[in-house]
Amino acid sequence: MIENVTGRRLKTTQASLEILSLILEHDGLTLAELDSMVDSSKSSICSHLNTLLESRYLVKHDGVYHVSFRVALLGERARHRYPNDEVVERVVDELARATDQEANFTIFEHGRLLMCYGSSTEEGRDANGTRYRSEYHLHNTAAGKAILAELDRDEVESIIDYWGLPRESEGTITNPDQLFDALDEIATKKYAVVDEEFAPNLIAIGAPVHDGDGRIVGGLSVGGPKYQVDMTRLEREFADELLNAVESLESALT
Amino acid sequence: MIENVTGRRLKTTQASLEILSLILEHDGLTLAELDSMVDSSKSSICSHLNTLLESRYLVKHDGVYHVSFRVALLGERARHRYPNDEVVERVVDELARATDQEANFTIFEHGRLLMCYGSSTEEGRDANGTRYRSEYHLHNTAAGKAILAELDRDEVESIIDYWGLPRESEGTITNPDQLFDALDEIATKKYAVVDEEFAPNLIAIGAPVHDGDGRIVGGLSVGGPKYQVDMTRLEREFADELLNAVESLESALT
DNA sequence: TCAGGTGATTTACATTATGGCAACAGTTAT
DNA sequence: ATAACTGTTGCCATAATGTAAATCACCTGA
Repeated sequence: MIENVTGRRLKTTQASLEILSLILEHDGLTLAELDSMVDSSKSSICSHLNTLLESRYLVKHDGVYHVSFRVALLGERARHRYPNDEVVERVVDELARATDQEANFTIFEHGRLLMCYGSSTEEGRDANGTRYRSEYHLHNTAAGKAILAELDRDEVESIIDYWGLPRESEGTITNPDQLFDALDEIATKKYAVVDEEFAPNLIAIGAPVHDGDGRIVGGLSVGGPKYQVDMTRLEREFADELLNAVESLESALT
Repeated sequence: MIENVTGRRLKTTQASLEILSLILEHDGLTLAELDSMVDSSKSSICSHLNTLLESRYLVKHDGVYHVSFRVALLGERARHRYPNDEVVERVVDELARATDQEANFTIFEHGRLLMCYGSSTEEGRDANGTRYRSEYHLHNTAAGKAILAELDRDEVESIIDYWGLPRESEGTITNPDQLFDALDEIATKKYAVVDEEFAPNLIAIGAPVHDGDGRIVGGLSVGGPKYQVDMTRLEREFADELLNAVESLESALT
């Protein structure tokens, strides 16, 4: 769910992290570039850069600041806490094979889904070389809707408050009441479907994945272009495969 | 080399990052645990935690703070800047195969070597399940010494000042003068060897890897236990394999 | 069910640290 | 030499930290 932070927040840390993010997103920035992107003084930016350099989160080459390789290692380490192993890959790949469509497993965090492993994900780029999205909304993805249907209404509301219901495709549900109606219907099943709500021509079916304590860890989903698989087949044939895969995954998560 | 930061450093950011690191290293911490590890007030720690939560660097479950999966994704993204791809794996695996020993490629950063890819690295653990080290000193590793030999003397000195010359095995060079003598010898060759300087019974040969601009990116090394490969064979047979591998890698780094 | 812990956050306010601004020192390209 | 850009320094207004004490959220035994 959304972490409902009520206490004090530290602007210094926020500013440092924003600078770090900008450098990461732009694959390296100079002081001048940062100065034009960040609303704070040059000297202040320098202080942040000095701090991040000294902490080895950044590296500087020829006046350009880059995120360090050490950050990559820290991230790798952070990943150890999450289901990753061969299990996830095996289950997702098997689901993709069984349905002959793309499958993926996402982690549920802060009211969004973060891509953990996709059957065709290779170096985060698809066949066209465009970068895969790594963050998804819940309201317009199959696994996301299935997760929302399991949450308490106030939790859903806080997620809507935080992330909104942005339209990303023709069929995206952008109205809270409509969403709650949809969730009520889903609640009786163990899965949810999307019909061109995420991207045009794309349909998918998804379900939540729980850990040993029953907490929602993430979501598993599978789907493809409408000319390859229609809605009937999606629910008739894919639902079982999906739920089997969920079970395999959950039993592996102790 | 070491980033020689002279300007102002921000304690707020440093404190936030220290808390983040502690949580990462301990795989989750409570406020009480952090309070006992960090020299700052509980209320202040809360402010840091609030900030890191809101920035989605942390996640909280049942009073325990964990590093978020999003951090893992950020790290993955940071890694894209570095040679990773199949090229590194191919070259390292080929070097390991040709010598029948363990090979690895490390990134040179902030005066240390960070593990990028090792031929037998699997999930960061070795056969015994113990976690692999991901950071290495330069003075007691083969690739590290080869890199030091290419640097200017003042750069080497600043690295020694920063990291020292900690003894990690019987043969570790812990005296600066001895190290400089060793580096002078290495300078005439394109590689360096370690003889039980890193770990008992372990010998290895390593060399620097440069990018298209001639900057040192990291190091490639290969070696194994002394009962499998002696020093003579290391320099006679492995040196060529190593230098070939370095060349392959460098030509792939444009 | 209720009083009494226990630990997690938040508050209030004095003490320090940081942010913005502007001047200046160093480097590099023109 | 000039211009352009990077990074540092000094000075106040603003923000963060330390301390102690007040809330809050749970849990537990009577």
